Amino acid sequence: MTNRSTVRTKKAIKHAFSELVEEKGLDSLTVSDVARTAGINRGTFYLHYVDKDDLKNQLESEALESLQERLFSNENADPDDPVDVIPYEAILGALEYVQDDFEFIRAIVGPRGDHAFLGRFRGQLGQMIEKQIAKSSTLRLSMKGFPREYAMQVMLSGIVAITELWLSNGGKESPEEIATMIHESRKLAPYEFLK
Amino acid sequence: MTNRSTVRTKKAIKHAFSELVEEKGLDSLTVSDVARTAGINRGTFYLHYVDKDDLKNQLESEALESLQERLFSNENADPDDPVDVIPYEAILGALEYVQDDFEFIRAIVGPRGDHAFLGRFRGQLGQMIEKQIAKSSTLRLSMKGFPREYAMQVMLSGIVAITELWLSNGGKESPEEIATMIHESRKLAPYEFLK
DNA sequence: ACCCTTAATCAACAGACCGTCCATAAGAGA
DNA sequence: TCTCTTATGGACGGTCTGTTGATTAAGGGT
Repeated sequence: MTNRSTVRTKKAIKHAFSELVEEKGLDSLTVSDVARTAGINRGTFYLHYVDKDDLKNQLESEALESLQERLFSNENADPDDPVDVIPYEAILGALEYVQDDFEFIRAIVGPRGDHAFLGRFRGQLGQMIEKQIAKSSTLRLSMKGFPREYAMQVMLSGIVAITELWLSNGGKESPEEIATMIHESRKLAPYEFLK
Repeated sequence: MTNRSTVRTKKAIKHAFSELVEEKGLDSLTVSDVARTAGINRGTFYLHYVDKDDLKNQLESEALESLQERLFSNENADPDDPVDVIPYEAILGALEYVQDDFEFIRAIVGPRGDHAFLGRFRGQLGQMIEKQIAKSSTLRLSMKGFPREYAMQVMLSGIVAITELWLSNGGKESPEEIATMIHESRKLAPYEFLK
């Protein structure tokens, strides 16, 4: 239903949930807490969600779908340019969505949130990279003594680390600044940060 | 107490806890579960721990202390060699401890474990790197357009990513192999994994 | 082998939250 | 205005919690 009161109630639940994840952690919060904080009856919660886990899953799925959309919209990326394996356009789009849904995403990604969420996002990012590599006739994930799996994780981890820090710092920088940092970081070996 | 039965009971609790974290996740497991699985009376649990959170914290602290010890024992590292900012010796020592305490660490780091644990470990690793940089007269974390904070996180993330994957793959490789991979990864920019 | 300390067991307690139900009130839409 | 949907409020039995008190079992010291 896109009923007015339904929308209002669901928004209140999402807002309360985000607050509570930040405040007392996903583990500790209860359905009673959510209802109390959202200012709704506990029974009303159960009209919309099966339980706490269902709420978490629905909210996460919505966010991941939106992120997926943006990550995979990178039409004008050059298939054979290694730099475009992680298209600026796609990263920026995703970061802009993060900014729009900041309260929830910060909470769920944060230290008291759900570890699995970032794991699933990492998976999406990996798929995008795989897709870009597949599009190219010349590029592939080379080994350099690294099992393919490990190489991929190392590639992903830097991107996710930057995004996580951005979130925990409160999103001070603009999505453009972060996208640029991610872009630049791809060209630097860890030791090059030392001089 | 180092009483025989105390030691036996605590071991049973830790083992049961690790199993249950792996199986149903840290969120969902209860003290009743732990007691049942460990084959002890629920009351006995409360003779040793305040509650589930206390158990988690005690086990995590023990592990982090042991890791800290090994990370900070790197006497023969060259202060002015950038490569020794992350001394092979220290990394290997830490990985060997992980192998010893594998069941627990895999569970707590895993997708249904405690996100905060890795966060704290990341902090320790960061401190070690800061300490090594401080020892040197010539080295420092340079910017290259990166805020210091972001540079540090990118440095850390690759190391942690490799360790996480090692854990989730069941620790097939030896600590030496992983330590070598971490060592080598420091010299490669993400795009160099593509050819 | 003995006693005595310490740990583990068992049963019972009130309190919190759970998931469900039903009767009632409020409100949105035609 | 009338109707259909959503929200409310209260009550149910059930599970888990943290604590207590009485009892049994095991360990260590001499």
